[in-house]
Amino acid sequence: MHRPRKEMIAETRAKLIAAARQAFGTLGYAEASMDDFTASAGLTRGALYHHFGDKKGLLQAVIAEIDAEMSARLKVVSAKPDNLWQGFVDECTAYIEMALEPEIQRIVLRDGPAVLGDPSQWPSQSTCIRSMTESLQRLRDEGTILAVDPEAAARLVSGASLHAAQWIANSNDPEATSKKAVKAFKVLLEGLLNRTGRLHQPDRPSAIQPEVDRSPA
Amino acid sequence: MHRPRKEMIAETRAKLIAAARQAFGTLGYAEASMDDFTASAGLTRGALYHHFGDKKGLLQAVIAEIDAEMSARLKVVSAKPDNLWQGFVDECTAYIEMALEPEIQRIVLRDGPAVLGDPSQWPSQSTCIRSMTESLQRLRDEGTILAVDPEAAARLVSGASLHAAQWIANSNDPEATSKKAVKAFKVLLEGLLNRTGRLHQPDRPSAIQPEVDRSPA
DNA sequence: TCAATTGGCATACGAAGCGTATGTTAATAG
DNA sequence: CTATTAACATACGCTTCGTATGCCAATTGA
Repeated sequence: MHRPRKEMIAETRAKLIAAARQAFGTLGYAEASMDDFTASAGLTRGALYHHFGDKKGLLQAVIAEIDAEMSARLKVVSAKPDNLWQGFVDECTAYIEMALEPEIQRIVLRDGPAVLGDPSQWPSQSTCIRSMTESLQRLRDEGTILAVDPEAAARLVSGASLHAAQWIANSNDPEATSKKAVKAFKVLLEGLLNRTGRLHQPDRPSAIQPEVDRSPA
Repeated sequence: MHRPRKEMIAETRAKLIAAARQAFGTLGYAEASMDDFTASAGLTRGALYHHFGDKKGLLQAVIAEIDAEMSARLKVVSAKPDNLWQGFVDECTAYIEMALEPEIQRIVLRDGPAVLGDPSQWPSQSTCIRSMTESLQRLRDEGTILAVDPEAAARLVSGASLHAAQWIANSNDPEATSKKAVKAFKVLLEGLLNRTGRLHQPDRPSAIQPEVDRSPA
């Protein structure tokens, strides 16, 4: 049999990624010693260099794994409501919530860009951006939002979400900060909405309307 | 006389910051060797550790300098038009343009957060955010925008700007990408506008209206 | 079944780079 | 005029990374 062989190899790969993910997520990329976390997986740097080339290669693998998980979660969330716009809003909210998780924040949002360069150039191509772009494309086809470039809007929205999340995460009062951020975020999102009257869509996206305070300061 | 003495010290500090700024901006923080760039300033690491404690301390000093420059530029831009809203839009545009500069992108936006943590916690407190927050505060007092938290909006907007800039900078066709990004950005910004009718402000912010395509896709 | 070879992984080695501890010199204070 | 402080340079050790090398198990082909 040649199965156990392949399985062992896959297992060491998985163990390395898991150990690195743990170390990167807690200590950060720069402070994580390859000797240390390979040892914690019962291996040495030899295995690491064999499978991933170098430290950056391992970081890529870790990020690819996390990115896939994030994308899967987003897809589930955005598909749940029957209303497309509501699905998009939920997707953004989920994105913010994910960006609040320390592991994602540190590995994907902080160390990743610093070590691997701009995320838009990554092989994983930030699958989340794609997911969001597709959602916006559908909303545009539907006539719910204005004629903006879906990818552009997706990038802007994700950028705003991301910063909101970092702001919240490092706030003294995350609860209060979160409230303020989400409210402002929804107001901003309304800028995308087509306000020329109801079009193709029988039920207009009213989901977020009640939450917005339309009275001036 | 004790003037030359103080001047010499200030000069070495300035030389170190300048050399580090050059090295960090081109090679990046991690790849910049302290031995190398201190030598390029005609000094050694001894001077560096004496004045800045460690490598991170020097990065802080460099970022503080750049941040001050950015803030000054933003203040000038936003104060130019008599229309507050137009001033704000110009400020955002200027922010994007600054974020396109490689030195700012690398030092302040990429390596800075990775090494020093979230910018909202920096001593310089991202002066740019403050500037933008103040602009939004005035717009809210004026009734031009909705009753959102100014700081929250400022952070969201700066986050979106920042990502737009990185997207543009790494694009194959920066010109085309920039057009798409700016258009989507202005649409998003409109979400902030108070659309309940004209209020305190006699001339409504019409500056960006003509640029928006209101027809659905 | 039995070489031969490949590939997974460990060990050993060399090269930087960082931080600290220790000078050395010049300026200020008393 | 001496003593002390402050601005730097020099020297050392420690950690870490990357590569080169070696070993052993597993697969392959006859």
